[in-house]
Amino acid sequence: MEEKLVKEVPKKSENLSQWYLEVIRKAELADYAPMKGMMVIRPAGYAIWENIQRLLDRRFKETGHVNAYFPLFIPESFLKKEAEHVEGFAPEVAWVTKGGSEELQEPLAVRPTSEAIICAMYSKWVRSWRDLPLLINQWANVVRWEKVTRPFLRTTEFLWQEGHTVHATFEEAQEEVLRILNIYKDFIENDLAIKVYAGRKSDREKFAGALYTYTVEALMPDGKALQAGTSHNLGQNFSRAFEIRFEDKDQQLKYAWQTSWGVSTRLIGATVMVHGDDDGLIIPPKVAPHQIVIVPIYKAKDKNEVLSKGENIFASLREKFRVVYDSREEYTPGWKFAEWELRGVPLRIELGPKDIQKNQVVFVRRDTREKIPVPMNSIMDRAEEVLGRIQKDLFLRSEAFTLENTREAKDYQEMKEILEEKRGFVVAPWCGNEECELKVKEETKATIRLIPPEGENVEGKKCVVCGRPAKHIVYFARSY
RNA sequence: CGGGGCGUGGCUCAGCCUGGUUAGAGCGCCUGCUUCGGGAGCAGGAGGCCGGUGGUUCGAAUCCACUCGCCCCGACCA
Repeated sequence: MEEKLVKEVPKKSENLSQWYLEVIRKAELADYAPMKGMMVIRPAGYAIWENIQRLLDRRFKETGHVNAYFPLFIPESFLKKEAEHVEGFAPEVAWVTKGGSEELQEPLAVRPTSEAIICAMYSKWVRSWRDLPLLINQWANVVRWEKVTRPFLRTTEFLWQEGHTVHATFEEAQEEVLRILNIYKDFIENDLAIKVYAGRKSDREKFAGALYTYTVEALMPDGKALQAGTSHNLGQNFSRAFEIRFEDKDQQLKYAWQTSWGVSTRLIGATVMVHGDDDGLIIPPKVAPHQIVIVPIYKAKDKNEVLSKGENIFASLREKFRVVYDSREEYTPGWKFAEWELRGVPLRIELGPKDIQKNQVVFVRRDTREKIPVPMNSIMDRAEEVLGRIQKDLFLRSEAFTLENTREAKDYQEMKEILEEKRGFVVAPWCGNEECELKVKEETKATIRLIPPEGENVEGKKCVVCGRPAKHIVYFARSY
């Protein structure tokens, strides 16, 4: 009989929402700040973010991007320059109207996203085709005055990266948009071990001011989709609004083509939800703050031998892994097991008198609880191997779940039933009209999450809602 | 932003309806001893402007008003 080892955490399977909030608090990823919708990212949570930053930043740099930092504030008039953009963000912008006791002449928006301020600068920096492409990313915080908030998934202030690029042609911009989309997919699947679908957003769902928005969408355990990252082809919408022009090789003055793209601390929320279990977090090895915890086990007579042996193992492991040696004497082994499981450390190494006798240690996988005896002299190799397997198995589990919950619907009735009873993604043809999209939303609460690249081939297919000829095969789902 | 629920030591909650000694419990925390292969045992101890403000009252955790925050369900969004 599987016993519940973590006290006071609701079962994930029974109440995902309560489980999520409890686990985040008990594992000390975040805590509520005293202001509505705001949270403190605590060291255990921030360490995951640092790993995300490191792994993504490397990919950005490898593809020619550089980092910079733009101001937190955006003058109201700048924000208003691109009509759709301001309309899309206006309801959730926080404003600064006073500096000290002085009323400001022009209110400053606390950036909800930085297109406006960055484009204003780009208009100064771009003159010639030789200045292009301009490939800048920034790691920053943004503020959106959300009505409903939830730690990591939607908070008033959040951390993210936003890339903003400028290109000479539509084609180059489009190439960039898809390159980034692939980086996101690669990172989320390989490092966060979360299966995602990549595709384009419908016009209704696209970014305010974009020509096209591309997205990666992940499926959460309750069958709701989560937008995990977006990459926008801004076309010339912003370059026209902000006068970003360059003189091309043909001596013509042209408006530039732009992209913007981002992922946020929301990814931490997704990682928690996708991988965790009733006993707490399971953090994929590649982003885990601690990949390995060593727990020594001893009675008084064995104490010195076990502790020094553990120290040796720790010393060699730490050269290659993020490892913690929990030699605290004031807690029992059982207590430590439960504690580190709650915190999601993917691999535990147990070392006790029995093991020393056999010249071995015992590996315990966080995800499967499998116990693996490992000879002392092969700890390093086996640790690498087992962590690799955990990383892979977590992804396979996420992938299997996502595929199991991606269903084709024969007709509208079936689609409604799936969305009501099973949730998950429903794949169906769509005529491309917003009325059908809205009807689905009203009747099922599901939206078009994405139009996959292969979804453009629709010969003979009919819209699942209205029966007219389909333009796309699309993925519907309820979402966060 | 609408509807509902909830704020009492670090955590989970009791007490509130029917106002009245020093506001309780379990867990956690501190000290000591014994323990240590799945959240150890015993003994002693510390810790609370009862979310905030104002009101009613001789007297408020308890009644009233306002306010802040959290959770759930809807409308809006990474």
